[in-house]
Formats: sequence, structure tokens, C-alpha cells
Amino acid sequence: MTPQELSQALAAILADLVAARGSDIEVTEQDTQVERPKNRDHGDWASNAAMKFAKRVGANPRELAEEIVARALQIDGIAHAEVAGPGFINLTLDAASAGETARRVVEQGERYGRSDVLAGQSINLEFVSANPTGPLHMGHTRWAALGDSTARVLRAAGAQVTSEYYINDAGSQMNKFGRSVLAAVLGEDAPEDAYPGEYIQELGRKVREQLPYIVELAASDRAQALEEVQEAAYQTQLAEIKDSLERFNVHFDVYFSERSLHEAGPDGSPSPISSAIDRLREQGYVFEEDDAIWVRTTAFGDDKDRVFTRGNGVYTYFAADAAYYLSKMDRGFGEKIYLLGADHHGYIGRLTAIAGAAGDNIETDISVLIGQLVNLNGARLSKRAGNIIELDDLLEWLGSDALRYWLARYPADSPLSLDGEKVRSRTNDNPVFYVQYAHARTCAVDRNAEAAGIDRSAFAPELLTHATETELLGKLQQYPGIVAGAAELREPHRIARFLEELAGAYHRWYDNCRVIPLGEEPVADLHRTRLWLNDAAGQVLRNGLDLLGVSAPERL
RNA sequence: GCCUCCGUAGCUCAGUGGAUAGAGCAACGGCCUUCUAAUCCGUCGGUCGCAGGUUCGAAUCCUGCCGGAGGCACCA
Repeated sequence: MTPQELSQALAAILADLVAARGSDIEVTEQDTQVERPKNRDHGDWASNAAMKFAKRVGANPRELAEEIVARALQIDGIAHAEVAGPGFINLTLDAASAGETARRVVEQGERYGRSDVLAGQSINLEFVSANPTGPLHMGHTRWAALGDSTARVLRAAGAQVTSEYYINDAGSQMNKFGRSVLAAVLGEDAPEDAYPGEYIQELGRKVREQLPYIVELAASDRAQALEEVQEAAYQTQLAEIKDSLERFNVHFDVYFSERSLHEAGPDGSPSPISSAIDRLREQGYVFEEDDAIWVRTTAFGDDKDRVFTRGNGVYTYFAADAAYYLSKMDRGFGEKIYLLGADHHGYIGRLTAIAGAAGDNIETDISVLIGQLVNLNGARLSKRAGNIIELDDLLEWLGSDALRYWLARYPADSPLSLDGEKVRSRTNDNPVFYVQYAHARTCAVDRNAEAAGIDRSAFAPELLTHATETELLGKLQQYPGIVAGAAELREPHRIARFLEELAGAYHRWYDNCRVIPLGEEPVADLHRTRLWLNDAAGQVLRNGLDLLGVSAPERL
């Protein structure tokens, strides 16, 4: 029996009892969720449903629990059931019923843990969105890791997800970037407001290779040269960002150009920004004041109204944001998720207001998730960019797996300071190796089992009775619920924490229960059945690591 | 000043209103004749920032205060 099947069974029982008391309160599976008790004496699974419903149906919680227990004992697969404390229902499965999980995991393979709890949802998930005017650095890494893992977790729960990177390739920062690189190309002193960093010089060298005529052109037509240098530097930098992200195992479905929002259609139709403002004007939220065009974001709780077009006629960055939001609407996404750093939390109000002004439901169609920043102690400074630590340097120093894992291990809203030496260490104070080692161990057992002539010709789940086996099976049973919960809460760190518990349960089982018999002991069905359990543990470790974008090596 | 987030063991941190608040590290002590000991077992460790409130029950929800981080542009 799975926890979900237990919940369903309890819901049916409770619904009966509630109806018998003349109440028409509806009972859903949600109401009878079972959880894994911290204390093993409390059984395999526990429910607090009786306490939650007692008051609503005018019953004593313990009495209601007793009635549930009496009927739960009739269910095939439940070995024990009892009432404890103020009205907890503690359930224990019989070994065969619990052990079935091992077979189910092996049979479902990569699909084990996937669900349809978010089926039918079309989600746009935007993250990183760093300016293409320089390499990705420390500040972007947490969102890259968290965003990519969140996308994977949401997909595992059945949602349709488009991960998206918004490229700020328009506006004054790009011009500043262009002037900085042009100066490097021409060997001139950097302009006063130039981007700092050695990477500008490198970009200059690359651009000069790409455009061998550029120095000559600059002498005759500097404006034209600036334009070409800016474009070449942009494309080069963007390509490097994409490369870095690939090395970090982070994938975007869409790279969306801000510039495209400023461009008129080929038939001369207005730009997306221009038509976005018109559309919001039709909704009644756009007004003019002091030569500027404003949007009334205060109508949706923002603390001040925002400007779309400045007095000088230029669009603000926010106007592009609004047009971008409408683009997401037009492309048919339901929920639009923004992953932003804490330094952008002032954006919540205005982004939400745009959603509202555009006619979306600000409760369900937009989520702005704010995360705290990371700081890394003991990190060496980048060779290339002064005091900015680049993602590429972090990858070289720490490796993608360790960095992804450590960044995904903590909730986004908790401030995080990493110790570089600890992340890098190949010892047991490094959870990523603890989990990967557990997986490698399952593979080693597989190899040795094959050499010892142990196959999977028998599966006798009722033999899996050792305490460490019950615990390991319990963990395997929890996994689908963990994935579903992580998806619903947008908290991929729950996967990492679960994997650490699973790895611990596996290691303890390995220590106590041999798959390969010792000495002269003959191979029995117990060993064959344990091989199934070993494979199941490896499969779930692999599935979970994949959701975090971390590899599962067969040997360490 | 206003807004958001955070405050849990010496350190880094988990903890979706439930039972005696957990893990890893650090410290101390055990287990290699073993399917790889990167594992495992034990001991030590707590005013869940403080004070009220809500209820059968609060680390968790509400209010106030203290402390920390960040944010409050016709910048991008």
C-alpha cells in the first residue's frame, strides 16, 4: 500500500462516519493525508484526521479515531492500527504490503515519483535574466540552480513549463557596454562610466578578430563602428552566458529579447510596447501627467504609480516589462512565475499590478518569488573580473554537481553563506557526496550481485522485515509525495533534504542487510528480494538527483 | 520613516498547526577477516530572539518590540 492509497482508504472511512452522524461535510483525500511519524513507535504512517474532524461533527476525537481504527483494521495490508495521544491514528503495514513498493519502483523506473497533481497547468518560469553585458557571476548562480530545479520539479508533477531568460538587450546599459568594448577594440582608455573588468578587454580582442576591418571603419565612421562592435560583443557575450549555463546543466526553453519588444512589425505595425500601452489604456489604467505617460499600478496595491514614457518620450524599462508580461499572456501561459533576488523585491508590487491591469487574476496568474542572496566565504577572487566571482570560475573550482546541490539544498528565502572549501571537500561533511556515494553503492551491489549469481527471479516482499528495511521502504514510499509537495510549494530543496534521508536509510540498510550471502550461506529468495530493494533505492536516488540537475555516478 | 525576508544546538541549517524540536559538522568514544569504512553505531549539546494573543494543541498563525540582510527612481 502506498501512502496515497492509505489516505484514500481513510477518506472513505471518515466520509462514512461523518455521514452517519448526519453531517454533510465533504471529506477529501487531502483531509486524511498520512505522514511518516518521527517516532518509530508511532507506526509506519499516522493521521490527525480524527482531531481535525471531531469538532466539526461534534464528536470526541479519540472516539472518532477508535471508529476509524476499527474499520481500518479490516483493510487488507494494514497489520496494526491504534489510537494514540489526543486522537492520532497510527497505522502499520504488513511487510508484504510495504515491500511491494520495491517492485513498483523498479517497474516504474524513471517515472516513479512523477505525478499529475499539476496536470493541465501551463507555467512560465522566468529566472536569471542577467544583462548580457558581462559574464554570469555569484549573484546569478543561486537562481540558475534553483530555477532549473524548480522547472524540473514542476514538470515531474505534470505541469507544462517553459523556462525563460529575459535578455535586457535594449537601453542605456547596452550602449555603455558597446562604448566600453569599442574602447578596448581601439586600444583607447576606457570611458569614464565604462564597465570594469578584464573581460571587456577579452571581448575587445574577440570582436576585433570577428570584424577585421573595424579599426579602419572607426576612423571614418565611428558611429557605425560602435553599432557593429556593440552588436558583435553582445552576441559573443550572450553565447558565452549560454555556454556557462549549459555547463551548469541549466536549460532555458526561451531566450526572450527585450529589443524585440521595441521593434515595430515588418508591416509597420506598432511595437509590442506601444500596443501594450494601448491595451492597458483600453483597460482604463493609463494616464498622462507632467509630459509623461503613467500606469495606475496603485489600483492594485503598488505603493506608487509608475511611468511608461518619460518626459523625453523614451520608454522606461518598466514599459518593456509590461509588454513582456502581455507577451506571456498572449502565448497562453496561466501562471507566470518570476524568480528574483531580494534586491528586486520592490518589483513585486508593480509586476503584480501589471498582471491585474492586464486583466489577470493577481492571486493565481502571477507569482513573484523572492530569494535571499548568497555569499561565499573562502572563495578565491576571480582571475578575470576583479572582485566579481564568475560562474565559470565557480564551476572550475567547485564543479557543477557540488555547486548545484549546495545551492538547491536551502529554501530560497533563507540567507545562505557557503564555505567554498566545504563544498569542494570530498569527505562526509559534504552531503552531495553522501548522496552520490549511496547511489554508487547501489551500483556496486548490483555488480557484485551479478558476479555472485544473484538474479531477480524471485520477489518475496514479506521477507523484508528488518527494521532498516521497513525504514528504507518507508522512504521510498514517501518520494512521490515529496516531489508533489516540492512542486506545489516551489521548494526544490525538499528534494535534496529527502535524498539525504534516503541515503542515510540506504546506508544503514546496507550495513545490516546483505544482498550477497556471506561465506557458505546459499543464495535464498531473501537475497534476491533484497536485490530488488537495492535497485529501487538506486532508482529513487537517481530520479531525485536528476530533479536537482546533479549527476548520479555509478562509481565515485 | 515605510515595505520584504531572516533570527532554531558551539558552526551551517532542516522543520506544510500536531506526539519527547531534528540533521550534518565540530568535540569525545566505538566497528574494517565485511556487497568499497566517502559508510555505520554511541555520547555530549536547546530560554526555537523577547513579550503578549489565537486553540484541544504554536518553532509554525496574529500583534508589538529587539537584532541582522535587502529594498523604497521619469536608473537599467
